[in-house]
Amino acid sequence: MTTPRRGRPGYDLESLLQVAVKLFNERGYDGTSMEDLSRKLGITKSAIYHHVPSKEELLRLAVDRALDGLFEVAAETARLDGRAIDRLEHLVRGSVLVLADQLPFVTLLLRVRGNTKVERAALTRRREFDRLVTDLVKQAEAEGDVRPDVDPAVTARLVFGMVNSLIEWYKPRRGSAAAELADAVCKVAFEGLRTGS
Amino acid sequence: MTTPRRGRPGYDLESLLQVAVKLFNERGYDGTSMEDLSRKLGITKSAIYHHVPSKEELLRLAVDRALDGLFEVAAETARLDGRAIDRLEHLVRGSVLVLADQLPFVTLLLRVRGNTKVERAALTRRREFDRLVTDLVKQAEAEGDVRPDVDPAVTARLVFGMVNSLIEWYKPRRGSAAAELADAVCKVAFEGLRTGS
DNA sequence: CCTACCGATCGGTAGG
DNA sequence: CCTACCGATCGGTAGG
Repeated sequence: MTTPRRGRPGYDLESLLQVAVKLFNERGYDGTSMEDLSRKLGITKSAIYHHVPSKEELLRLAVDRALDGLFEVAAETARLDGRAIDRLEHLVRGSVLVLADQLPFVTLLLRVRGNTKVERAALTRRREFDRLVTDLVKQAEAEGDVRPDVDPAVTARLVFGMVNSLIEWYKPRRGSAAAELADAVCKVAFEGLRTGS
Repeated sequence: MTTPRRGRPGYDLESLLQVAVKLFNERGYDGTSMEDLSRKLGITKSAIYHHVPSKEELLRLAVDRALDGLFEVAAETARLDGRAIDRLEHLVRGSVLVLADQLPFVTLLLRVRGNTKVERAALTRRREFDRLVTDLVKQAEAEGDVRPDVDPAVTARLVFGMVNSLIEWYKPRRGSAAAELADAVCKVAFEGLRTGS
């Protein structure tokens, strides 16, 4: 159901963004020059500036897409009833699915350091997401479903540290259900790797 | 027990490396110019080249230090008797301690992407370490101590994903025993975050 | 009037 | 550890 586009054929912003983000992830954002990107695209550097006003705007578009996906899952989670531990599992599972679905964007997001305005804005939203997770863990602990011998903020960070580490090795492929990966993450995170514990 | 140094006072390689790695972590390796570093050090760019032949050599020294620490723990682990699950716990705990002790070096290591020879050599050693972990998980599963319903390679990656994620938020401070952090990681990784499971 | 793009070049800074 | 530089490349913009 893609609308046939008018005008000169070539890249639109979306297809350009895909290539850019892939390259940023391979060589690092700072390590990728607009010249590198133009070569990869097969167009001139100037042509890139027809689509975006700056290199940083490409970064902004990418990290915002990742964050929008994560916050959508968080909003979905907040609408659920029932015990906090179940909502937490829903959030973990949903985050894995977003990560798998938007892998290049999430990868770029998780490597942002905070040296520019765009990066700092992204980090602020990430912290907001972390707070939602921590609150959920706290609530689940108050309901007696989460181990009380580890600080809730630490627990939250450890679990999402595990989720986020997927970007280091997960390779999406046709037929590989991301849902299975989400299952594995939930098993290890919630029940631990040890048997009979 | 530091030997008083002779010669002109100023930076030696070690103190220069500390500053460089800190800056690399703040701004990214590619995002840090030797000019930036020289300003931070309060010496000229050329003066840096008195200590090291290249920017990349600074990277090499840093990542090698991190890797040496991790492999020392791995060697220690291999010398232990007993069940694989206990050796695995020793390896996880030891890795957290190395991470906490050599935080800036491990941080830099974990951000390496593989675009240069130095980076690829580091990634090769990291993969070697990953193999050791996976083998240990497989053995522990064969001994019936690790859940058999998740692929051992996945389990190994998830657990060390959790360990490695500590670089994103852990702040060493006087009196904060890293051993407590290692305990928390082992609890959540081995027993899960859920109570009574 | 639109979208997509080119060849050429700006002032400034990179690692060495 | 410094001064004085290099070849090359940086992110970004001009008119068409």
